[in-house]
Amino acid sequence: MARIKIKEILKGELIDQTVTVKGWVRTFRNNSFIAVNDGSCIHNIQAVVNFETADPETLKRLTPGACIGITGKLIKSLGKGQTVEIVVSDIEIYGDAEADVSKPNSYPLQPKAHSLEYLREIAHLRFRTNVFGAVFRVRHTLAYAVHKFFNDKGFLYLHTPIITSSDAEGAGEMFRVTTLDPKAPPLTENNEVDFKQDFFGKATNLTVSGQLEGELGAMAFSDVYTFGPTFRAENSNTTRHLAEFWMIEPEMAFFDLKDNMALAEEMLKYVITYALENNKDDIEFLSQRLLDEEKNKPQADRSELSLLEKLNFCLGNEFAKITYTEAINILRESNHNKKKKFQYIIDGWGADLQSEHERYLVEKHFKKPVILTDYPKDIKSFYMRMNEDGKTVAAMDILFPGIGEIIGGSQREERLEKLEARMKDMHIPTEEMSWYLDTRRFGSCPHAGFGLGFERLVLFVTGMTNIRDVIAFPRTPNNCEF
RNA sequence: UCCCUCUUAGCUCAGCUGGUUAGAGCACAUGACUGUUAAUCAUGGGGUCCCUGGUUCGAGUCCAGGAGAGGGAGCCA
Repeated sequence: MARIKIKEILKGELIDQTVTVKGWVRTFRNNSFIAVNDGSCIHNIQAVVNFETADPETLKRLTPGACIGITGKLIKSLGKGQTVEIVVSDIEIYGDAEADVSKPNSYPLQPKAHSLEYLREIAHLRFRTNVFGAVFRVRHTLAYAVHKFFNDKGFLYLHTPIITSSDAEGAGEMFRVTTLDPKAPPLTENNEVDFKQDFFGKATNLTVSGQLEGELGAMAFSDVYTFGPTFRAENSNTTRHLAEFWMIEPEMAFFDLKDNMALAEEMLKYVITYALENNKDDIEFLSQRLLDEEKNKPQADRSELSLLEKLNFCLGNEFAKITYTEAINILRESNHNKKKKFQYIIDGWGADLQSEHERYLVEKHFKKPVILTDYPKDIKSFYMRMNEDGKTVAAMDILFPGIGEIIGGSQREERLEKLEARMKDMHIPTEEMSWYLDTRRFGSCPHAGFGLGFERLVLFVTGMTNIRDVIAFPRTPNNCEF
């Protein structure tokens, strides 16, 4: 008999029919009620077995984590708590899971609450929990929605390289890619590692951004995006940084900064809406989980809005849009600053904003997502377009409550002389980047783009607080398990 | 990389100003019960108190160093 997924069965359309489900036991209660989950949705199906007639040896093996197949008639549930249930006529056990914790290799997930830190240590099994099941279904939906959004708008999905030889992107420390013998690498006359003898005949690294290649694509296809893994060898130990993360980077010809901002806002709202529509149960579960968690906190530390309210609020309001200069003025005039409550007091113009300032703007002042634009040129990258004032560049950062910077983008400098001058100022070798400068030499055009940290988006939509909990196998300094 | 906190049973934690036999809930095992909702009830087993060294008559508790984890900062997405 063909197996049917639990998500389908719970629709209740197959009532009075014989069905087969396959999945993993969550709990086995009262020697009668098996809760089975197959990952198709947050909910379990309840299968009722008659313990008086069933084989006692089989019943003993129905422990949490065991993989089973169940065949039986789907009926309206005789109990409360679920609409339908299966009256078991046959059980097949595909794989046992040792329940006795005194034995080695017993199943580490018990029918009880586990800490996220503990589950992180068994990341290979945490998908089998409600929380991570929900998180990764939402992650999947968001990824799909990103592709759908750009495809429907006529963007081309460009696969930018993972291994690159350019180390001038300036986005962060890079991971070296080499096949040279680490103990005895070939050396040059100057006693330096001779990368001419390396696999590619030159020094290579894992990409820190697909943006520069994305710009090449935009100069031919008009609208492109990349969505792939990105690597940063920064020694960052925070709840919002990974050494390996997934980034979405659209690049659009004939877009200025305003167009760029509008697209970013539209995309964020689109994918959040898509997740709310397609993963309603998962997000409701995650929302409830946060409420339960906050019950233990003092009133003052609880969030004003639930996760669902927060998402809907974000969808229902325009993002605040202000320039860096306006932000500095708001911060300088704030009571918070006057009472010297910031660790870094705002005084002059030109310094980068600290996390506490960004949080103040988003969480206290505007109480919604904020797009900050037109930063001082000295704190931003070489490729950002110089504004008329000669002091600021056409950059934009989108700041989200609880997350901070979720998107960084800009209108790019399309004028060859200005770009070369900037690169010279910032000591970026123009010879190596000649392929990039070719876009400005041959049919240059105004264009813009941005980078969205996918995991940060997943954090926001799931209400999780540690980025290690929204990627399957997190890579962080000193950690590359699984 | 810097600052702060934590590390006690399989898991989540309690353990006071150092005091002799280290506790609870859950999980697990056995039995009972049988329409449960992380079932319930009874009984039972289970500990290198992270590691190393020190102070002390005596250290889970105090001190030093180390390891691991968490939170915050910086770098950013």
